[in-house]
Amino acid sequence: MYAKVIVGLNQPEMDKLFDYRIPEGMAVEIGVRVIVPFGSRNKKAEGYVISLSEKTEVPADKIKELLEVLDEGRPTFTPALLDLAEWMKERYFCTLNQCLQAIMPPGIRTKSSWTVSRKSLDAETKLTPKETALLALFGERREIPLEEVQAEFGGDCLTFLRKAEGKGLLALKQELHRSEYKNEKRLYSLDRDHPLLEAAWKKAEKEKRLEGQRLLLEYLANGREATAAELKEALGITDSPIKTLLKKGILRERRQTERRNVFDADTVERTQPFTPTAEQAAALSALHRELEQEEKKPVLLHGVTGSGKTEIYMQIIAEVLARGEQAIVLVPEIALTPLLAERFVSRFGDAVSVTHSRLSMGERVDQWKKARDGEISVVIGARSALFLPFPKVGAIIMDEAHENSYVSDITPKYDTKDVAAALAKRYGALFLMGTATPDFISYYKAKQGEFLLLELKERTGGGVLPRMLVTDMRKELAEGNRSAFGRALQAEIRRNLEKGEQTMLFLNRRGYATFVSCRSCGHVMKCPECDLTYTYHAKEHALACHYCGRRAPLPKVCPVCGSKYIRYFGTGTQKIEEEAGKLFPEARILRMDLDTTLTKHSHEKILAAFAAGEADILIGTQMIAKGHDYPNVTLVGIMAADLSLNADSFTAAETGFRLMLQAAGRAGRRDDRGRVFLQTYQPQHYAVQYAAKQDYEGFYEEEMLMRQMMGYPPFSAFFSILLTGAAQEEAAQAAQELAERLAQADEEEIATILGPTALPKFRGEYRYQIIVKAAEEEPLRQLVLPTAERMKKERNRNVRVGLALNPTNIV
DNA sequence: AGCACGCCGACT
DNA sequence: GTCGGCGTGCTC
Repeated sequence: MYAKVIVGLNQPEMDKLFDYRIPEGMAVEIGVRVIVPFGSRNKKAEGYVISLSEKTEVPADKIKELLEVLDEGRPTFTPALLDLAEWMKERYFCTLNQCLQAIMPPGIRTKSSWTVSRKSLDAETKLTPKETALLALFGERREIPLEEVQAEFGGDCLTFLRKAEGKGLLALKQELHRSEYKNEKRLYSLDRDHPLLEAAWKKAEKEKRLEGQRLLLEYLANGREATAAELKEALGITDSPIKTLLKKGILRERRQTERRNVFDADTVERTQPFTPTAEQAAALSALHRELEQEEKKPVLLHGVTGSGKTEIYMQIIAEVLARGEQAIVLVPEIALTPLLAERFVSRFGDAVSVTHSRLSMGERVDQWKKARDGEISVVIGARSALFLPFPKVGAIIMDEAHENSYVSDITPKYDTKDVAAALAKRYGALFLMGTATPDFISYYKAKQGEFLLLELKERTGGGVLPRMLVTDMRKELAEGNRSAFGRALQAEIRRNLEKGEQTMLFLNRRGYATFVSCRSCGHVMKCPECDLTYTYHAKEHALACHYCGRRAPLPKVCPVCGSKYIRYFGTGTQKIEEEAGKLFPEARILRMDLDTTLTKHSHEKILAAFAAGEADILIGTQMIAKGHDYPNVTLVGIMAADLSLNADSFTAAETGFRLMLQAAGRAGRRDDRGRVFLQTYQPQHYAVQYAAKQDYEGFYEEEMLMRQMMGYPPFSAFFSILLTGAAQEEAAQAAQELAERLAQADEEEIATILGPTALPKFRGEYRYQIIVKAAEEEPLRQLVLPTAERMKKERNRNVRVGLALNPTNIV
C-alpha cells in the first residue's frame, strides 16, 4: 500500500502529492498526520495523507517509507474537511498545504531543529581557518544548536557545515519537537496499606515540625485524591511534606490527562425553549422545511436587534442534535463573551463548548479533540470553529454575519461566509446567517434567490426604536464649538448624568485610515477616478487612492470652498476620553478599544463593570456596539459618523451606515425611547440621511444604484493581483510586465486594468498591486488565470504572484 | 523550501 | 586550492 502525501513545505512547487510506501503493520488512514523522510538528506518532515493507493507510478528506487503516524493514528482531517481544503485551494488560489494549515488547530505542527556535534579528530587532519574558527565556537561543549553557528557564520553556512561533516569533523542532527499540549495532572493519594503509615501518623502527631505531614495525612485519610496545588491551597502547606511522604512511598502519585474545560457548565441554570412569536414561528417553519431538503439553500435571517435570532438558532440546534448531528455557531471574535456562551449552555448543557483565539493553545487543542471524539456536539467559536473535526455537522450558524472580522487576514484570505457555505454543502448541513444589517452582497444574493431570505421585523420585548438626531458639526465649528462633542450631545450627557442613566460614545477608528476633509464645508478629498476617499500619506505629505494608486498633492485650500480649514481627521478614543473628562469632571468614564483590551479578560471586565453601573459613560470603538443589552443606556453618541463613511473601500458607505444602525440598537431597548446623536461633517451624505431614518431598505436601494453605476460588486467581478519580492526593481518589473500581458490578452477589451500600484512595504518586501475588473466573473477568470499562471511559471524565483477574486478587503 | 551540483571569479 | 555567489533542477 502507498500513501499519497502533501509534505508541509510552504512552496507552490511543492504542492503536489508524494507517494510513500506504508511499512508493514503501520495503520494509516486518510487524513492523518505523518512524518516522512524528504529530500536528498532524508530530512524528517510533517506530511498529510490525502489518499491511499494499491499501486504507484513512481519508480521503485525513488519510493521511501513513512516513518511514523502522529496523533495515535487519529485523522486530523475528516473527509469533509479534506474536500473543503481542495475547494479552498481553487477558490483562493493558494496551495493545498496552506489550506490544510488553516484547517488544522494552530500550534500542533511539528517543529524541527538542528544541532551540530563535534567529533574527535586525529592529529593529521588539516583544518582550514574557517574550520578552526568553527571548532573554537564549541569551546568545551560537544554539541551546539545550529542557530548559534548560523549567528556566527551567517545563515547560509550550511554548505560549509555539510562539507565539514563529509570530512568527519562534525555531525548534523535533526530533532523533531511535537507539541501535544497535554493537560497532565498529578494526583496524590494515601497508600492506606503502607507498612510505615501507622508510624508516620504517630510521629507527625507528636512532633510540631511535622505539622504539614499531619495535615496531609488527615486530609487524605478518607481516600481522596488531590493535586499538589489543591493540597497547598487547602492546607496551607508547601510541597516539602508532599515530597517527603512521596519518597517514603506513603503517598502515591497518579498521572491523569484531562481535557480542559473552557467553562463550568454545572454552574449554569438550564432553561427551556421559549414559545416563539408568530414571526419567529414562521421563520422556524421555513427553516425546518429547508432542513428537510436534500440540497439546502443558505439562509439569510434578517432580524432587527432584539428580534430573537438567538432563540431561533437554539431551536434549530435542538432539532439538529435530536438527529444525532452536530452544530457550529460562528460568532465574531469580539462578540464571544461568557454571557453569550452561557445562553447556549443553559439550553444544551455540557454538549456545548467554546473556542476562540483568546484561549490557550492547550485549551483549543482540547476542544478540538472533544469535537473529534464526540464529547461535544455544539461549539460556539470564532471563524476557525468551522474546521473542528465533527463527524456530521447538521447546521452551521453564523451570527452577526455582516462582520468584517469573518474575513481571514492570513493566506488563504478566506471569507468565512463562502467557506461555511461550501462546507455546509459537503455535510449536507443547513447554513444560517443571522444579522440585523446584512452586508449588501449577501442581501443582494438573497433578493436574487441564491439565498433563502427570512425577516424578523419586531422586537420580542416590545421596545421602541430610538430617536435619531443628526448634529451638523460644520455648524458647531462655525458657531465656535471646537470640541468633538456637539452642544446638543453635551446637554444630553449632562441630563443623563443627573438622572443616573448611562451613555455610550462611539468612535470608530480601528481599521480605517485617516482621511482629509475641509472643516468648513465638509468636503472630503476623493480620488476623481474611483470616487473613493483619499488616504493621507504623512511620509510623502500627499494624498493617495488605495484603489487605483493615483497620487495627488495635499491641497492648501479646500478645492470646493477655498477655506484653509483642511484637517486630517484623526481624533481617537483617547482624545475623546480626555475631552469627556474635562467636560464632565463628575462622570465616571470607561474606555474600551484595542489598547484597553489587550489582556485576557479585560474585554469582559470592562463590559461587566459598565453593565453593573460602575461607570456613567463608556467610550469605545465598534467593539462596544456588540454584545448584550444594557438597559440603563439611554443615550448614544456617534462622535464622527464620517470616519467610517470615508474609509478607502467601495464598502465604506455600507459599513458606516451599518455602524450607525448598530449604535442605534444600543439605546433604549426598553420602554423609554433612547436618543442617538449622529455627529457628522456630512449631514447630507446619503448614508447619514438613511441612518437617521433607520431606513435599511432605502439605503440598500440607493447604494445598489450607486454600485451599479460605478461598476462595483455585486455588479462586477475583480481580481486583486499582488506581486511581492524583496528586490524592488524585480517586483516592479514583473508587475509592469504582467499588467502589459493582461492588457494584451484582453483582446475583446472586457476588463479594466488598474495599476500596477506600489503598496507600502510589508515585512521587508516590496508589493505591487494590479486590479482587473470586468462585468462578468467567468470571462474575467479566463483572462486573468492563464496569464497569471504563465507569469508564475516563467517568473523569476524572487517574485511571488498572489491572486484574490472579489476580496472583501482590498489592500 | 531546502539541497546538491556545476560554473565562475576572487583571493591566498 | 579555497570560498562564496549564483542559476538550475529535484524532491516520492
